[in-house]
Amino acid sequence: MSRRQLVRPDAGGWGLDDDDTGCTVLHVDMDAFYASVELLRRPDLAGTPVIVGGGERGVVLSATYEARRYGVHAAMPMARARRLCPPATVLVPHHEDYARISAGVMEVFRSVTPLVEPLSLDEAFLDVSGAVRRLGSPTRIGELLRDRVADEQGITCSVGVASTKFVAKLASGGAKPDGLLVVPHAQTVAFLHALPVEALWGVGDRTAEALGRLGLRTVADIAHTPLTTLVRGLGEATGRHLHALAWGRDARRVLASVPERSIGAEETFPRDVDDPRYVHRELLRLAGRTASRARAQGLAGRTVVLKVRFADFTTITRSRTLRERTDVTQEIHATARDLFDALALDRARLRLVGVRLEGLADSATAPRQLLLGERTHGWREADGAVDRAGARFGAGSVRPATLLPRR
DNA sequence: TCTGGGGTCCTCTCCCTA
DNA sequence: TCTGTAGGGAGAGGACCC
Repeated sequence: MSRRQLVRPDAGGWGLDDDDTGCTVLHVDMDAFYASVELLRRPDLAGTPVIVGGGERGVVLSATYEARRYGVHAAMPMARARRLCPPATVLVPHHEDYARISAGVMEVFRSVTPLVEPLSLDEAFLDVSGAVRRLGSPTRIGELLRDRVADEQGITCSVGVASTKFVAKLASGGAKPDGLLVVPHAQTVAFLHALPVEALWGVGDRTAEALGRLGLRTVADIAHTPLTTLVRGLGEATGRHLHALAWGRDARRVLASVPERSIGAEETFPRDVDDPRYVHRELLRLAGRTASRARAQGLAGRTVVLKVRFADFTTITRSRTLRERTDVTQEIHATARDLFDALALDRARLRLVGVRLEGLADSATAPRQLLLGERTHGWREADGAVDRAGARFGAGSVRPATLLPRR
């Protein structure tokens, strides 16, 4: 596979030959991950515009760089993407492939250092301080990773090398596609101050707007604004957070395991619906997905959150905290259904419903008290049987009768 | 232009309790 | 018993990220 030769001469002069002493945090990001994986199935499309996404109301999941030249980007509505890039081949996503390739990539990372913190399927932070003596400088390790990912998984990635997570992430973005960028520790502040405020982690449209109202356009502007002004304009947490980042201060360490805080499932209907019976069935399906994922991870949650999005895109949530944690489909469904019924919607047109489980803890240690008269063999055992059948015959092989297709 | 799905974190408000 | 207050938990919504 032919690969680009590293680094970015246009990124301000930092690159492979710079001093990477103390730059032991790597951020590795796959290039156009979903699209690249699809090209493994369809090598005939290499070098052409490809958009991965689908559904009548879907958005772009990923696009090749050839499609991006037309202005297509992730999260863009599919209808708009097709208009912008008529020659693009549109492919439906294959999530099981992405999970498989991602697992392979993470294995490569873990063969270099145990300190791997995945952020999603296609990116991770690595702390390579313990591997330097064995494998060479952080930059050399970054190159080694890029070579191995390309050789073993057939896709390219970009690597940022820096002294903090935040700067490493910015660096990998600057190295894209298929490159590596080092930001030497001594150059961190100069690197940051040249960037627009949107580059900071946590600055989206709204925050950028608020910063604009304060007359702040660059990271340097934020750095030189009194902390009290930022806190007044943006709130305590955001103000302090942005001020610290603007000076390159980011004390977060790379953590090999970050506990999950919530698990959920949501679905946009192909068309808006107003039939409560249909919504109840959908809630059962979503509760089942949520509960089975919680059980698969050995987790149970105490708070059930219902999410409802109306046809005009306004979104509300309602939640209830239970007396005990649960991972039982029927309990989650009953709670979500109660919350939905309590809204007393008079056939309002709905676009989406979702179910989420929060307040997660290890289900093995979560206290569970049998209620008076409760059967010892009930829904929990039924869920266990469904999980076993799913593991043997495939997910969804056993499901509630109400979810069977209607004739 | 017409907006997915899975998450995390922050802020504000309300209520309960000490 | 009433009032003021402070703190914590829960609930709701919003912004943001990939």
